[in-house]
Amino acid sequence: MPKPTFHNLPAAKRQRILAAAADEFSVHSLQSASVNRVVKAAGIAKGSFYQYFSGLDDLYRHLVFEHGTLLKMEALKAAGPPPEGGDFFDTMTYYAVQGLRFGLAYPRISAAARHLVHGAGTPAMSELAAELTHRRRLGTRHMLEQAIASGAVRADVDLDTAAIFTEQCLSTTLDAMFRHRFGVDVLELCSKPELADGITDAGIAEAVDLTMDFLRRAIGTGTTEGAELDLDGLLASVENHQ
Amino acid sequence: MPKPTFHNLPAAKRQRILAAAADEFSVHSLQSASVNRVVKAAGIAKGSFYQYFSGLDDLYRHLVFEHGTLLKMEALKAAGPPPEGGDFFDTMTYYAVQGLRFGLAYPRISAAARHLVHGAGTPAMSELAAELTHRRRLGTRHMLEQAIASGAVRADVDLDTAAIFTEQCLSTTLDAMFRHRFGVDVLELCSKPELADGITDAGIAEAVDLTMDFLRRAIGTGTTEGAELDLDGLLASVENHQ
DNA sequence: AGGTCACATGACTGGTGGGTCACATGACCA
DNA sequence: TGGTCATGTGACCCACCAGTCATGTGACCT
Repeated sequence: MPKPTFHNLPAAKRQRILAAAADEFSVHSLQSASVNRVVKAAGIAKGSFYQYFSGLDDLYRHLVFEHGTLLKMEALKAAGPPPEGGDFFDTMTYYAVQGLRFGLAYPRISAAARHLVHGAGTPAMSELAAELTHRRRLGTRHMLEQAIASGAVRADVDLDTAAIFTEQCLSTTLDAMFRHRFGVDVLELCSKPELADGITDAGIAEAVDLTMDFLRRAIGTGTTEGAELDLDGLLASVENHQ
Repeated sequence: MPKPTFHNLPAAKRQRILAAAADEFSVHSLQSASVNRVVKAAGIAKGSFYQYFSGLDDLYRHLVFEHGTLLKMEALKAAGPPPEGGDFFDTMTYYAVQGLRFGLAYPRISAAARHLVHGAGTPAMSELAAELTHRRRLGTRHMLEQAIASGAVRADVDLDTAAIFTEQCLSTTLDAMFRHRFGVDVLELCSKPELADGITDAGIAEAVDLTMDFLRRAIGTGTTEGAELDLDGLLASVENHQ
């Protein structure tokens, strides 16, 4: 974690440093990032850097986990709660849209966070990433259990597989959809923000809906969509597995 | 591409260099890899390295694209053709299993190739990655079109979305399944090959089947699995969209 | 024997990296 | 005024890096 000195800094200077960090980590992984470049971009002396952070991993951790999650929580709060009365898939659709919007609003932080998903770098980072994955998995499982209880998700799914599948839909699959439909990568948005102009809310909603439709069909009971289907099959499978 | 000098080398020496490259690139991205480490591990002089390759990207390209794809094609040939008479999903299941097996057999090359999926490093590499993605997309689309014609895949899917979805199932989703079910990452297999001992063919088949079942439900017609379902719905949707 | 050619070698150059530390600055207090 | 303390600073040290090049080596041909 950053040293107290960093938190005592005037807000403008803190922001300058965070911006420089976002610039650096959106392009470079933890392994190939450079303190020299960061301090140069932030306009501070190298000695100062080490008075704020113990090293680059400290800065990365702060940027992505503390600053980044704070921003994301703010964005979620500003966007309001998930739609009332919606089922599991409506809630997931909501989070997917918010996730993409956040990526558009903060492309560099999103790009920086992406390094974690891939190769984390130091062992400490790997551990952190593993713990995050674990906690998210628990959350997804919990939502799935509720969704099964409410009849939105099939009762005979393998819970862990369904959780993994759901998470993949919300992250990498949606990323790939985004790349394909808009022809732009989050990383490119960092250097060419004008590329975001062609991306409308309607376009985002369409990409998310197409993806979520597949998720719905994969793990859903089909009671809300395609209601002409498998009520009998559903009942049978529920009885078989309980 | 490697210079002719490299191809003239005795096979043992070439293998030593490729092994060193695999070691390096399984742990480091193109940006943080080091020629010095590679030549040290390979037991050659630095000057020699530059007589074989124009630089690290040249070596990476050769390792992953030429050497790696050759190995994979050999492995596929050795495994025999996809099952006769199977539908689209059976074929995909086959390729998924072969992909996981290859990852177990050549973890370092697989780990090295993974850097491409994420951030490719140099612009030239990004371009190459984009072209590979494009070509694979075309292949997946083609298979999907055939699968739609044969009735295995719904006729009303969005073709591109279905292709993206299928590819994701075969790559990142299966990776996540693998990690979860076996508790091991491909990267860990590089340094601790004994971890692969607990991974059986049956385990792999189960992980793949669970994943492919979701894919089948997401984009399939349901004619082979769960035959009690939606024939009427299928006919209706086919008529609606053609 | 002499000559040519492909390949091998590692010292060297110019550059960048991370991290430290002796010193500077300036706010605040006694 | 003098002293203290938090913070700022960049020159400095050592390690590492990429890429080059003058020199070596040995096979093969004439």
